[in-house]
Order: sequence, then structure tokens, then C-alpha cells
Amino acid sequence: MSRARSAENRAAMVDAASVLVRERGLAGVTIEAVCARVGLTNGGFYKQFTSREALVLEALQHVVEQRRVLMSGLGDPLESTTWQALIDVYLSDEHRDDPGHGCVVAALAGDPELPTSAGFGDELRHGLIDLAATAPGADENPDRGLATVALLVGALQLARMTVGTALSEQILAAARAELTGGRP
Amino acid sequence: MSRARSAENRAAMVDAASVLVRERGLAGVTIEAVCARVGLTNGGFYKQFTSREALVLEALQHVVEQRRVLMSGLGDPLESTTWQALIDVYLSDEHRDDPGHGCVVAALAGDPELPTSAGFGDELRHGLIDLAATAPGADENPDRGLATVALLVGALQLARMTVGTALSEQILAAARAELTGGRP
DNA sequence: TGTACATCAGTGAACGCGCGTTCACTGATGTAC
DNA sequence: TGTACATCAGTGAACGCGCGTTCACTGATGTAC
Repeated sequence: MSRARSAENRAAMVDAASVLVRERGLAGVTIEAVCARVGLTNGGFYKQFTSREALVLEALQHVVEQRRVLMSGLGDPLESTTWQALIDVYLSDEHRDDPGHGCVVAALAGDPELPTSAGFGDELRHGLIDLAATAPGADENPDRGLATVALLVGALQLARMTVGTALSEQILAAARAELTGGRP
Repeated sequence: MSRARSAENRAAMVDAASVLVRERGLAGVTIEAVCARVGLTNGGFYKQFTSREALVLEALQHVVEQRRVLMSGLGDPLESTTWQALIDVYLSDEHRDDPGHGCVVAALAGDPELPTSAGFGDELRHGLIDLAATAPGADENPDRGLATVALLVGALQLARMTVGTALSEQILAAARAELTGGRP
């Protein structure tokens, strides 16, 4: 068990938690599930993290930071075509069907366990602010960015809630139409 | 313990569960919490319901049905002023701060426990369809209704996620502006 | 109308299970000499 | 470079707690006569 291998394990646990939390919510990040996904047994968990909550917080920070880095590579302000591409990805079937690797705000806004840790909320608010800043025109009119994000998040959640029915595709299409054709 | 009183207790338990589920999510409807809110001890629960899941399902049906009755009294199609009033209520501080008596779709869309029972999802989908049918012009253009509901639900959730910060009011205001001024 | 019995909602305690956390132990890695 | 010791990530089992569910019991309500 070299130190390098131990550090790899730690990173893998954070990564597994970041996927789990988006797939199953805050309560879904159990120590057993995290350790199992990394191929470890439960007992050693506390050699790496002080508590379950500490891991979850680190996972959220990880996701938000990752997204920020990704975004910072796309130019500021965003080109209109880049923005269009982002919308299409956000409102795609793939994003709907793979929450574990998708938007953490959409995955956790409304999670009943959010109030249990102020840190959880802080991270999500950072993520939300980042998202809202991305929308074109958000720098002149912040309201436009916020309304856009609300529509994106709401549509994705409702599409997930109705997955497997025709309504799901309809919701995604409706939101896409609203964000492209609706306001020229 | 007359039969009338027993029936009252049962109804009170459904009511308590319908508030709890919106306040704390599906997992927050514990038998202890429900019984405590009605002033009973836990043991008698199974004289009234076959399982915790049965109670939750009944509570969701109750909420959705209640909303439907309320809506059916407002006229069909809705007058434009009625619609405006609904938006203002939906995106109000009061609705944000009292999820227990508010929209069940916004409260539970994205709840990690939704997939545990097909019935839960069915009820929420009914609620969503009812909501979407309410938006003006939804009968000619269903997409318009769906995009509107996505914005309402998303804005409410994000406002709740940021409650206590200036961002929360901003989100509600942005969504209101979008739904009134934005599309004449 | 009154009496004896049956019913059953509610009580309080117990059981089982899942899960976070703790702990004694192991064995490989890293360090001091 | 080699050897003895210290470190510490990971193991596997145990503990405590919350929560859904079960159960023997109680006592008031409802029913049969």
C-alpha cells in the first residue's frame, strides 16, 4: 500500500462520491457505496476522510471546480454558437439519462438533505452563480441569466421525472425552442 | 376511540404526511414524524395503513386531487388576470418559504427516492400535466405550457436553494419578469 | 332499555436492518542507522 | 547496501442509532340478545 496508491484511492473515492451524489442525492452517498465503487472495504474510510459529510463536501467542491475550469476554456463572453451548443448538450437525452456526470445544481437543487450542512448549500450556490454567468447577455442583464438557468434546471428535472414517457422529450424540446427561437 | 374519531385520525395522518413530504422529501415522511404531528404514538400506525409507502402514495394523491379541485374552480380557459395572479403566488416569498403547503411537483421533482415506487412518479406526472394545462395558450401550443412550468418549477427550486441571500429574490423577480413582460 | 360479548384503534415495547463510526489487527511501505 | 523498526492504509468485525414493522395488551365503542 504505497503512499501514491493511497492518494489514488482517495481521489477515486472523491470521484465516486461526486458521481453517486448526482445519481442518488446527498443521502445516497453511503460509505459502503463509495468504497465498493473503488474496490475497498468500508473500514478504511476514516483513514482518508474525517466523516461522511467531509467527503460529500469535497465531492461537491470537486464538481463545481471542474465545471469552472471547463467553462473558463470556452471564452468570455461566450460566442453565440458556443452558447447554443451548451444548451443542446444541457437539454439532451444524454444529459437527462446520465445525471451522475451532469449538472450538479439540477441534480441537487431541492435535495431534502441540503439544509443539513451549510457547506453543501454554499457549493451549489457557487455552481448556480457560475451557470447564470454563462448565459449570453448575463453581464448586462443578470436577470436574463437567472431566468435562463431556472428554465434549464426546471426542464431537466421535469424531463428526468417523466423519463420513459413522450412528455419527457416534449419538455426538452419546449425548453430548447424557448431558449433559441423564443427570444430573438 | 369511536369510529368517527378513528377516521379523523386517519385523515389527519394523510394531511400531515402531505405537508411533511413537501417539507422534507419522500424520505422525510417517517412514521414517527407523522404520528407525532397528529398526537399519536407510532404503534397504531398499521391499523390505518398497510405500509409507510401506502401512506405516502395516498398523501401524494390527496395533494394532486386537492390542487385539481382548486384549479377547476378558476374557469377554463383561465382569464389572463387570473393567470397573472397565479404566477405571482407561485413565485412569491410565501410560496418559497412554505413548501409544506405549496406545489408538490416543485417540492419533489428530483427527489432521490422517486424511483422507489412507480406510484409516486405517476402522481407527480399527473400534477405536472395539470400544471402545464393551466398556462394560457397551452391548449393551442402545449410546448408553451411546458416551458412555462419548467421555468416556474426551476425558479422556485433555485429560490429555495438560495433563501436568505439576495440571489433568491433576484431569481423570483427574474422569472416573474420573464413570464409577464418577456413575451407579450 | 339493559347487559354481556366482540371488535378494534391506539399503546408501548421489541425486533431486524441499514448505515455511520470505532477499533484491534495486518502487512506492505518508508525511514533511521 | 542492508537490516531493524516505525508508520499507516486497508481489513473485518463490532457498536449505536434511527426507522419500518410486529405484537401482546388495553379499554372504549359497537353489537347481539
